[in-house]
Amino acid sequence: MIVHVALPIPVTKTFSYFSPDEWGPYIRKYSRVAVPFHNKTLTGFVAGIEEGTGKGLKEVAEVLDPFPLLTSPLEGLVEWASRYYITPLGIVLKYALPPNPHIERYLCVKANARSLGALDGMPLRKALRATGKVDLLQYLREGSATLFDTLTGADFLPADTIGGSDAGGEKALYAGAISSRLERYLQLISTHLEKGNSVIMLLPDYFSAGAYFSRTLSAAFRDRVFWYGSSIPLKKRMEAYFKARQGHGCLVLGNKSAVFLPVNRLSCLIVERDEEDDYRNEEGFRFNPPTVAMQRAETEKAALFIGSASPSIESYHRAREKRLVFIDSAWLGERHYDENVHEAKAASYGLLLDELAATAGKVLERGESIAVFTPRKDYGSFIQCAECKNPFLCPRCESVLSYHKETGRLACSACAGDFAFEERCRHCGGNIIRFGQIGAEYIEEHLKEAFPQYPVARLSGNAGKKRAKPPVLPGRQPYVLIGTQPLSKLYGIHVHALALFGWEDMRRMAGYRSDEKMFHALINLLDALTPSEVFFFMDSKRKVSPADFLNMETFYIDELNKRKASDFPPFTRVFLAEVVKKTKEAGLPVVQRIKEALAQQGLIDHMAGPLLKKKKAYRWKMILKGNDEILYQTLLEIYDMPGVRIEVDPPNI
DNA sequence: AGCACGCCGACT
DNA sequence: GTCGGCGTGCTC
Repeated sequence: MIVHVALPIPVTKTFSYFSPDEWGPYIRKYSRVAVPFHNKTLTGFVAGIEEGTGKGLKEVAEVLDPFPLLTSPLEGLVEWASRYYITPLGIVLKYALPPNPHIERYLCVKANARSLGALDGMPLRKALRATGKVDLLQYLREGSATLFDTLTGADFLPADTIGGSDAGGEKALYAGAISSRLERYLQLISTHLEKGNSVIMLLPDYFSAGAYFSRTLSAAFRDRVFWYGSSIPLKKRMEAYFKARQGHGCLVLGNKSAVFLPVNRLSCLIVERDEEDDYRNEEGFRFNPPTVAMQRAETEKAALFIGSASPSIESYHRAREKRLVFIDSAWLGERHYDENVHEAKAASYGLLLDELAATAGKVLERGESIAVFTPRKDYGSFIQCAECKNPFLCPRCESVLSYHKETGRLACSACAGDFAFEERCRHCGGNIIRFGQIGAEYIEEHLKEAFPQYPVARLSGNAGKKRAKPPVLPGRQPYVLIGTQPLSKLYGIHVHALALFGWEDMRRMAGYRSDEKMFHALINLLDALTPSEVFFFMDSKRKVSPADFLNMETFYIDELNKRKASDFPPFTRVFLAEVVKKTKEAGLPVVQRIKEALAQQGLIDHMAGPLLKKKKAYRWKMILKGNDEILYQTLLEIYDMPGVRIEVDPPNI
């Protein structure tokens, strides 16, 4: 027989192999098989079966699983994800299973028939060798032998016996403050666990908000709670895998791969802060876990509960379309705080910083603490020669460089370049250098100098490094806390005053979603830090009215109207096709081929984007919009072109 | 993704 | 004159 195998490589087509007929009964949809490829062996997944001798085809090296690992609702989810994210099925399937060190290593045989007594307790791999593959698989099929895992000791159930809960369930969106959110989660989780059903809860990270919820929920539900994700040791992860797969009445916490976890009697998915960008994978299979969770609730007929102080535009849109039940706590309107706006010209950020220091001084003298939010984490960016006004640009890619005081070096955020800093202008040789924009490091230094008698801490941004280490805060003494985005995840601390320094600058940083990002940053800060006073320090040229962001209802509706008018998500889908080639001559034909592929389907109007020259390579970016079948087919074609990458639902365009 | 084949710069 | 650099393309 011939099997078509989906391999975990970035190629959309499947590869065909010949398989001996005796393996026939064990080759089923999405069974894992080892196949020769190039000159090594890869693990792929059976995507199709066909009769025939397969002349000239290589042979399947091994069938790896006695029965397919994927539960049938997960099959549907994986197929959906592969299509939605224009990612080969093999890559998605590989991601959906626990990582390399193979599942079968943790499995042992349990003999149910007396004749098989010799196999009882034997590791699966050893038993396979002792009995021969075909015979052992046959025993497992007929039930005279079963498997159990060595980590929990529980029976390893075939995928088709891992059942749903039949709970059905409502899909709800809750816009509420952290304390009421937590209350709802506790309530919801206990109703599901009491019935012996299980819950998956997605949290935006592992170290910050994730740790907060993990602690709180573990206190309430004890050993029924566990984290599933790449940030824990492999053995613990495998233990969580088996517990979720074979157990019941458990709460699985995770932030990415947990949405693909097989969970026995799954009856509810909870998503905390669905708007967070840090849910996204940086490498490999790029997807948005909250989006997949919504789909999973659909395919598995489970309840869905999204909770956030400032839900994503997409979720709000779904609620308006009645695809989610909207539970509005009106929490923001009930909050009381005083607002204060300070402004100054951008050229004199120094003045603004002095005003910030004066404000902080007053707060501290009253014996109260202040948190300072700023969107930039570095010391100073947009470095400029004071004489010729030329900015310091990256020698590799011409992007704007920023300066890091701690290392004394220049960093390029666009290409991750790192260069020595010379106090001399490349253009005119001038040695008076000005920092045009101010980041968290700079503010920290300035406030430390201003307030030597008070503790000044900084919450480092987590770009690059995974861990944003929480600052050590004094108990009673007033303090200053400076931070970027992770500041909005510091639940459980309270500051009297919140200052936003250069918050309006986010508007220039995130393309069509910039207002949305400003909104989420502000609202989540108010939610986490519960300030009584809020101060805005803004550039007078770019200042915005905080009031536009402080009424949730009007913010969402205005934003949705804008998105609709300019044809952006959630009203259409956006894809970014990026062509990278060494030379212009190599790139242009590829760009042309994409254009032709689009034109053939009448899609030419969907693309835009000029050529972007880089020092090391030439790069073209095209934005494609649309929702239909034709676009999908064309995207698949584009995906397989060499040197082309497709980003799905790009967050920053 | 990896790996092999192919065309242009610094070396015993 | 080669060795080896990476850029391009293929893998059943």
